[in-house]
Amino acid sequence: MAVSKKEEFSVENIWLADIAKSLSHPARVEILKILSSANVCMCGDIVDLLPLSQATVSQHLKELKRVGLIRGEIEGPKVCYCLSEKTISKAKKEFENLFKNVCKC
Amino acid sequence: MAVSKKEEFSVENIWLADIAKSLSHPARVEILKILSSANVCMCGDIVDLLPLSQATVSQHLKELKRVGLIRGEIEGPKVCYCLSEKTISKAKKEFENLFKNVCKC
DNA sequence: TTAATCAATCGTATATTTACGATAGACGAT
DNA sequence: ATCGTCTATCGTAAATATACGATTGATTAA
Repeated sequence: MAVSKKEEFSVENIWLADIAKSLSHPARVEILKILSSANVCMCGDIVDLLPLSQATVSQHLKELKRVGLIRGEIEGPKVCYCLSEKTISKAKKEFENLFKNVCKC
Repeated sequence: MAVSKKEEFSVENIWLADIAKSLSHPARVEILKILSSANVCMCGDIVDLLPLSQATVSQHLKELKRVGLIRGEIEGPKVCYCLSEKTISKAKKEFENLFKNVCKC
């Protein structure tokens, strides 16, 4: 049991659920907010701003990269992370659509 | 190990991550879409529309209720589920805010 | 070359999620 | 009262997620 049935849903719903999953930990929400507002993008700086170990932060960054919400570019010995505009705007649109209507019952 | 550190983040980020978690399964995204678009709200009808057992659907409905995205009202022997306008609109606002800016690097 | 720094990955322990059969409880109809 | 219907919950197995120390690999500086 516990064989996943996620693949039996539509690609749109699978995609949106996957984006939601990548946002389902406060550390990852925080990382997105850091990248969108602060002048911070270096991996090490992000680690310093979170109450988590380097290994754990790296794992969270990997999850955000997996779904394409962020990209990482190597800059010498460091890595600079950026929000990926394309995925962000698609996510924005899809969430807007999800929350568009409220039912009439 | 694996002691959760979620509580060390801000209440706003914890809240948004929790909403995202409740949307992190395609069945739950689908349930929201069913409730917002179709003339369907009875629990049994939702079960019929999903490729999951009654027990599993009930569990997914419980998760959506937990975060307040839906409410369930008993109607005789059945239960009618509705989107909860208040939570939906707060979620909408918070996601909009999260996706507002794209960084400048 | 050697040393230092930075970030990804490995290994691993624990916690949580997902899925469903079985059961229980609530209600309406007979 | 009994039966059938509907939904929540229990119990449980398997899969995933979370967290971190230790290690690896890559790059810069000396």
